[in-house]
Amino acid sequence: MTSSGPGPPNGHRATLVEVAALAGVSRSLASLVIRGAPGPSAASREAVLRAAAELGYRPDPAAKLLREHRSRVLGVVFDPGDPFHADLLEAVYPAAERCGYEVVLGARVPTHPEHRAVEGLIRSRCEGLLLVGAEADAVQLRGLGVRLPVAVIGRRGDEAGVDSVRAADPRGAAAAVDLLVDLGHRRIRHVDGGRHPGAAERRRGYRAAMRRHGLDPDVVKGDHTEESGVRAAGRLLDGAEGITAVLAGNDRCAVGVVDTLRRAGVDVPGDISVIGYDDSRLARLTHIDLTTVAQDAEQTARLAVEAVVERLDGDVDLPPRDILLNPRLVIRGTTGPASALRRT
Amino acid sequence: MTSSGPGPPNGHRATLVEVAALAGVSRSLASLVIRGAPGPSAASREAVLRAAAELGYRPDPAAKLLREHRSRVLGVVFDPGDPFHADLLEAVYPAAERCGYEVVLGARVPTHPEHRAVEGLIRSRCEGLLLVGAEADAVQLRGLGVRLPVAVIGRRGDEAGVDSVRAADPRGAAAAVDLLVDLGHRRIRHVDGGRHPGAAERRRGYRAAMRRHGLDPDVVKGDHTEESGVRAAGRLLDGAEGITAVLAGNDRCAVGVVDTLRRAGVDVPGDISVIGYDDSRLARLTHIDLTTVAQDAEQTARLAVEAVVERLDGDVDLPPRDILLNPRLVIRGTTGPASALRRT
DNA sequence: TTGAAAGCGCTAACAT
DNA sequence: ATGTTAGCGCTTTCAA
Repeated sequence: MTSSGPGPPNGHRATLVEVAALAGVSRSLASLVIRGAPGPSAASREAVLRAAAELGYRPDPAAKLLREHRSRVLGVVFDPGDPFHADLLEAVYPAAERCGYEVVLGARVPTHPEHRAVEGLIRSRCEGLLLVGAEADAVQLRGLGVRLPVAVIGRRGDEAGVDSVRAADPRGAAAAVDLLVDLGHRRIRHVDGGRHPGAAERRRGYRAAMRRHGLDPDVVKGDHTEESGVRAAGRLLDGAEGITAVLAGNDRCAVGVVDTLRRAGVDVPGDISVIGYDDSRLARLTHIDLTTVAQDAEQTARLAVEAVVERLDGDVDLPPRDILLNPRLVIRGTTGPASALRRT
Repeated sequence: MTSSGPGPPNGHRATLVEVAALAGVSRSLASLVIRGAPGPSAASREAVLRAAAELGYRPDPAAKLLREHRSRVLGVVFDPGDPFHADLLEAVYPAAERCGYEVVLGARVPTHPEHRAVEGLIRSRCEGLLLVGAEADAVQLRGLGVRLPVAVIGRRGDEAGVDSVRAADPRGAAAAVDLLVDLGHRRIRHVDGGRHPGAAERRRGYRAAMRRHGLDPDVVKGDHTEESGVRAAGRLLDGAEGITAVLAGNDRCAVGVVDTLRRAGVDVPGDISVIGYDDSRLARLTHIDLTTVAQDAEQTARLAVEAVVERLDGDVDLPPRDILLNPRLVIRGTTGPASALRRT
C-alpha cells in the first residue's frame, strides 16, 4: 500500500524545487533524475534521489499533465456485476501496462449512465476510451470518436467510425451445432436471445449450420435470462417432441433449461444435451458444469487496447477496424451422445 | 454523449484567453462566467458564453486542478463481477454527487491488486478513498489513512484508524434463526463460511440465537461457494438426521444446498427450509427465489461517502467511526413451516 | 553535465 | 463589475 513512507507523513507535500534545493542542484536537473532521463551524472542522481526520499517527494500529476499535454491514461466504461466484463478488465490492465498506459474505470449503472461515465473519464484526463458493450447509438459514437480514440467491445463500431473488437457469434453458434450433430443429435432446438446484442448473429449461425447439416432449424423466442430457459424447458416437457438437444441463447438461459429439466426428472445430458453461450462464471460452476461457447477475454481486451493505443501513438487516421474473434467451444458436462434417445 | 459539439471539431483546443479575447473581456472575467461564479453582469456573461460555445471551449481540468489544489474526486476500489459491489457502486454515484464529488473507479483483480488500484486512483488525483472490502492489513490501512481520508466497506477499520461501514452480521444471522424458530423449526443447521470475511460474525450470531431459543447449535464447516453447499446437502441426505432447516453462510452456498436437495427429491421448503445470506442477484432469480439476509447497499454506500466527505470538508481529525447497519430478512420461497416434518 | 528562463491554462488575490 | 498580476509544479528549450 506504499505505506505512509518516509518524509513528512502528513501535511505539506514536497515539491521538486525543494528536492533540488536539498540536493544542491537545479530544478531541471532534479526533474531529469526523478523521471529517470539520461544525462545526469551518477553523483547528482544519487543526491537528488536521496533528497527526494528524505522529503517523501511525490511528483504532482496535475502539473506534469499541464506541462506535457499527455496523461497516458485509458478510460474504460463497463457494467459492474457482469462477469464477462470482469474478465475483460482483468486483461485490460496488463495490456494497457505493456503499452505504457494506466487505466481508469467508469461504471455504467442506472444512476450513472454511459454518457456520464464517459464525461467523467474524459475529465479524468483519459486520452482514449474503451467501451465494453456501448449503448450509445451510431451518431453519439461517432461524435465521441471525433473527440478521442474509441474502441467498442462486443459490438460493431466501424460504421460509426470507431474500432471494434467482438466475437464472431455466427461461428460460435455453428460450432455448437456441429458438436451436437457429431454427437448424433438431429432435433436441435435454439432458444434465442430476442433483441439482445449478439442474439441475431447467434440465431443466424445456428440456422445456417442446421441447414448445412440438412436439418430443420427450430427456433423458439426467448431472452438472456434464466426465466426464458425455464419457460423453454417447460415447453419441452409438455410437448415431448423428440428434441434431444438445446442450444440456449446464453448461459443464464441454459441454466434455466438444465435446472427445470433436471427437476422434472429429465437426465442432462443422458436424455437431452444443453449448450450455453458466453462461458460466464455461471457455466464454470462445477455443479452446473455447462458446455458453452467462450469468447477469449484476454485477446479481446488486448486487441481493443492496442487499437486505441495505435491511434494515440501515431496513426490517427487509420480507417476504423472491426476485429472479429473466433469463439471457442468449451465442452463440459451437459452434452453427450444422442444414442440414449428419449423414447417418445 | 455531448456530441462533437460546435467549434473546431478536432485539433486545437480553445483556451480561456481565446474565449476572453473573442468576448472582448479579461481572462478573469471569462473565468468567473465559465464556472458560474456570481459577479459578472448579464451582458458579459452572455458574451463569454457565446464566445465559449463558438470556440467549443472546454476547461482544462489539469490546469484547474493545479491551481485549485482540489479535485473533488472520490476513488473507489471494488471487485468487478461481484454483484453486491455493483449495487454499492450504483448507490455511490448519487451519494457522491449530492456531496459535490465525482467518482473514479479502480478494480481489484489478480492482474491489478488492491495496492495498484489505490496508487492508480491517487494518481488520478482523488482526494478520498472508498475501499469496498479491503484486503490490506491494519498496518497498510493505517498508512493509507494517513495519506488521505479512507472508508472501508464490509469490514472493520476503526482499529486501523479509518472509518468503516458494515452490516451487523450477528444480528442478521440471529434474525434468520428467529424466523425459522417462529416457523416451528428446532433442528437448524448452519453451514458456515470458514474464514471468509463476515463468516465468524454470522456463526456467532447463529450460535447466540440458537442458545437464546434453548436450542443446540449445529455448525458444519463450509465456505462461500456452491461446492460447499453441495457437500453440506450431501451430508444431510446421507445422515437423515431430522434436520428441518439450514442457514447457509451465503447465497452461493445456499443455492448449492437447495439444488442438491431438490435433485435428490427433497422438497424445499416442504421438507427442509433454507436461508441464504447477502441477497445477491442469485437469490433474487425467480427460479431460485431464496429467502436470505440483505444488506442495504444504498445506505451503506451513502454513509461511507459521507464519512470520507466529512473529513475532506473540514473535520480532519474526528476519531474513526465503525458504523454498523442492521441487515434485513428477505423472506422468499425457500422457507416454510416445520409442520411437514420429515418422518425419520 | 548542468542551470536559467519561459510557459502549460487556470484561479485568486488585489486593484480599479 | 471588471481588469491586473502572480503564481500552482512541472518540463523544456537554450546556453553555459
